[in-house]
This record gives sequence, structure tokens and C-alpha cells, in this order.
Amino acid sequence: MGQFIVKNIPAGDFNLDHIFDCGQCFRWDKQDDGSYTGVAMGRVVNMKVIEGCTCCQSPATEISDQMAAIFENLKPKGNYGNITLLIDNCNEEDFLNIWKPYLDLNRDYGKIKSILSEEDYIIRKAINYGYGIRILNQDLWETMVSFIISQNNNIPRIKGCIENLASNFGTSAGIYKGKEYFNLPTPSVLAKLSIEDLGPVKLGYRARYLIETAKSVCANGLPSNMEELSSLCGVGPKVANCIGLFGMSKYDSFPIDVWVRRVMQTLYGIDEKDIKAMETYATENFGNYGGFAQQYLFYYIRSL
DNA sequence: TCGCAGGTGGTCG
DNA sequence: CGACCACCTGCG
Repeated sequence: MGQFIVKNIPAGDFNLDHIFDCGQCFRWDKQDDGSYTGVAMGRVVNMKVIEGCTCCQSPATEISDQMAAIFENLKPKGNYGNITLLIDNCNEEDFLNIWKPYLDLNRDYGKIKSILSEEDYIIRKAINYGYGIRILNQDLWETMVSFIISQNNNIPRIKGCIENLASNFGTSAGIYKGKEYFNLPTPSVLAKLSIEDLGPVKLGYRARYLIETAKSVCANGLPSNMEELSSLCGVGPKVANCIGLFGMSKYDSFPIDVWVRRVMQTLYGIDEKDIKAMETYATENFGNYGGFAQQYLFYYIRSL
């Protein structure tokens, strides 16, 4: 398949660790050389940053309140040169059709960060920490499956469940460096399975949710708005917002999970139980950029 | 052994 | 409608 090189990506707006570890995806694995291998959109590729100023790749991760005050008048990171990205097992056609939109490379993240940074001092710190986050444009069905599995679950087990599901019931996405990778099963494949069939996947009580949702998709098609999304079995407010944000480009979505609740309580002083107040705060202060704000805040609080 | 992890559905007042 | 609570599974 070959390799494809992407040049001139603003260094301050792109960091593979931030992108793949900020909670939006579960199928990318870090390699010893710092690159990431993953399967998405029916392809398996490896992504690696091969050029760029290293100072931007590992900035000060934590800044003191005093430093933050100094940062008050500074723009967020974003003007520190460019990086070069190498995508292995990829040609130009795949890059243009798949990976460029997947990585959201047409969006100006510097601008988004500037706008959000105006809001308050906390989001500014969060952006400074997770400066290279980008919101991936993921396949809707895969996003639905992933986040239904994610509920009341931990990351290693979520990843394990998704891999089990793919390797047991999905089609091959090809062999890369001697290892075979699999796509997630389609709705029609999943809809025909029983809870017993899904036993080896170790989904627990989520197996029923997945089958019910697959049946609904077979009957009614993929959801096209939040209302249809929320009507699905196993999709509550948190999961619906994640699917909207990561699979439907609904960038005003503000998924509130246990970590975001922690942010809103610890950093913004909102009562931990008052989900409604958190939603209101996000709507009023982050508006159409709520999803981006959520990602920076989520990634930041998890580091503390 | 028990609580917990990127919540949701069901059941009560 | 808001406040509980059980729930698969695996890990510390």
C-alpha cells in the first residue's frame, strides 16, 4: 500500500498522544517508537510524526497559577512551526477520502482554541495541556458500538471488548506487520446474534443493548439526530452525547461523565450532582464549541 | 472480599 | 420526575 506523507500541519494543533488518548477512540495502540497503529474506516494504518519542533511535542504539562497569570495575555499554542505526519499502509486516495477528514485536518484548531481561551482561566489551562487534541470524524456505527460498550466500564476492558467483537464477528481489515486486524461487525451481522453467541466477547449486560440497537438500525437505519439516538437501547444522555460528538459532528455536544463531573465540581465549583447546571454552564459559556471544550477539560482532569 | 470503572434501565415515592 | 439500585466483568 505504501506510505503517505502529510506536511505543514501546525505543530501546536496536532499531537498523536493527545488525539488518541483523550477518550474519543479505543482502537489505536501506541508502538514502541511513539507511533500509533489502528484500524478505522475499514483500513489498518500506522501514524507517526517524523518531523517537527520537539519543544511543541512535549511542552510543560502543568503550569502554576502564577504562570497561568502570565499566560493570560498569550495566545494558545499554535504558532510554533509545523510537523510532518507519516501514514504507513496508505496511498494518496485513502488519505484524501479517509484520513484527512478522519483527522479533521480541514479545521482550524488554533482558532477554536483562541475563542475558547477567552472564556476562562480553567479552559485555558486545559488547552495548554492538551493543545494537540483533534476531534476525529469516526464512523457512526462504530462510534455507537464503542460508546454503548463504554458505559460503566474501564478503558482496558472497553478496548478488549471491542477487539473481541471485531475478531470474533467482523471481517478482515488486512494484515499489517504480520498481524491481522478486523473491522467491527455490521448491524445486520450483530442483529442476528444471540446473547449466548456474544458470550466470548465478555460484554456483560451490554450484549443485550448492542443486539437491540443493531436490530433497530436494521429496521430504521442509522440515527440522524439526538432524539433517534436517545431512543436506542443502552443509549442514555452521556452515550448519546459521545456518539453525537464523535460520530455525527455535533460539536455542541457536551458529554458529562464522571470525569467531567469532577472538573465541573472541582474547577468550576458546580455541585457534583447537578448535571443540569453543568449542561447550562457548557451551553452558555462554550456554546457551539462545547465538544471541543469537553475534550480539553476531560484530558486535563484525567492528568491531575 | 469488596469497591470500582468514561451509565443506563427499571422501579418506587 | 427525581432518587435509588442492580448490573457483567476484571482488576487492585
